[in-house]
Amino acid sequence: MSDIVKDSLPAIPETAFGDSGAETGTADSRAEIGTAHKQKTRIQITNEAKILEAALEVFSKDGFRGATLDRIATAAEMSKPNLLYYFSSKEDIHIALLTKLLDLWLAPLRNLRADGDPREELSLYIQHKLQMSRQLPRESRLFANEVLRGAQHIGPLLKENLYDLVNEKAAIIQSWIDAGKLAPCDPRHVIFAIWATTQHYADFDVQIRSVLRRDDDDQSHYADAEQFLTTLFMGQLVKD
Amino acid sequence: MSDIVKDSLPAIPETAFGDSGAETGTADSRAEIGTAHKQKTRIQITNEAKILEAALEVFSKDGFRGATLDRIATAAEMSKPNLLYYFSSKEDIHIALLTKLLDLWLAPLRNLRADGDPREELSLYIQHKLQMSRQLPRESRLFANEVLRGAQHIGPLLKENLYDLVNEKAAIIQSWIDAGKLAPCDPRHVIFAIWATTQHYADFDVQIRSVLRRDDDDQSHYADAEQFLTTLFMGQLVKD
DNA sequence: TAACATTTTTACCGGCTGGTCAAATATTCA
DNA sequence: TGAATATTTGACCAGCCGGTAAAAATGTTA
Repeated sequence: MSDIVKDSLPAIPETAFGDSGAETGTADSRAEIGTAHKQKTRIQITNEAKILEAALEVFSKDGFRGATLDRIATAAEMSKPNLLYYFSSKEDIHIALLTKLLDLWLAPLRNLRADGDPREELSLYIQHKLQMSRQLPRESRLFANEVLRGAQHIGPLLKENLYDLVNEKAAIIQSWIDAGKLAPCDPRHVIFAIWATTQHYADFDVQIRSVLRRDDDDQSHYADAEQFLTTLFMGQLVKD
Repeated sequence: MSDIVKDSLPAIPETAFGDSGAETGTADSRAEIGTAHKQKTRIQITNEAKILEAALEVFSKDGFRGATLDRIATAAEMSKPNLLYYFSSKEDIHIALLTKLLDLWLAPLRNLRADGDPREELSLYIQHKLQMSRQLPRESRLFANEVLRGAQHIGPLLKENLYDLVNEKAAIIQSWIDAGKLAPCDPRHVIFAIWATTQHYADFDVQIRSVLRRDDDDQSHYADAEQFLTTLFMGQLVKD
């Protein structure tokens, strides 16, 4: 494993919860009702974090429809009605979770710099995304589940935030193409390909482990993946 | 679109059902009980096909847990008990469907020839896989859903059939590496990368359409995808 | 057509699901 | 402390879920 490179990447937080930030979406949690934002209680903060952590665990495993409030409540170590005291519905939890994690999920792409070297920027992006697949597989599967189902809960977010971000960064890649540093192509497909290849290692984990005969806690193939993907995207796979 | 290339690829059947072949799995359908294989009735054949087609539609949209027997029955234009006359349980339908489609799904990889030119063989594989994403997105999402959930119903198939096939084809790629035609790497990651990038266009369809602002029936981006992926895997993306 | 096998339907069931309600308990703060 | 507020709980519900049983209807074949 390339620890040197790993250290050079932005740190990925162990838990994405516990930070501030208001809920969004269709239904506000009880504490958010009213026009004025009331100060959150200590208990509120910790319990909402516990619920979102539990929801991440359950939703990422079973998908939205497969998940049950009972299981989330059990995982959060509280009763179901108590859970519904903090979030008004199952949908509400799911939307809050996705919304809160979307920024974290898109952070690597945000780091793509126009003034950097194309090779270095793309390599860093791949490494960062791969690191997230390894360290945050639940988040990856959460989004995979949601998008597979047609993005019924974050459709608007995709059409606004994601659209803007991708096209902003695609412009950077386009400038590299214009400078003759990349082959002419729709730069958005470059981004798609990096998403696909890196997230694949989290989303299709079981399949990969079946083919590679890797135990559940064995992550040694990530080093191979990083080297291979770098080679692939740097145009050094096929030789003349 | 490259119709020339498309025509050169093996035809993909409109419907994968209606062919012969016994069910496998834990629970046999009613008609399969007993040691001797009874001849299937006309009605049996058509109804089982209708059920599997309906199940593909529903399972690929909602996943296993999100799908309901009522919805499958409605889609198959029959009553729920009638449906359960042909398949003994929801699980039974799901397993029968996955088992029956697995061969179709792996066909492109089976076509990889050792005696072909690496560039040509890989290009063909990418094109064939991409064509399947475009024409059989439901099948793609069916498998994506199943693997995301930990492959609880086709775990054994992955550890046997898929393992064997991938490693057999990986040996071919390895021979190309040994011949100096490809950069040294674990050839199984080459296969993973092709799976990931091509299936991404079916599994993350909504996301892609959000970013590209494509209507539901607009598939024009597949041409771009094919050209880009070919460029990528042929090592012509990044220039010196 | 009569005897038989196959297919379909109607009625039903227990368990789980998301969610409600009111009462009980814990916490905060004047 | 005590009143006000925030939190937790247990009891409950209507609707949906996968699945069953048995009879009715349909098809097959001698």
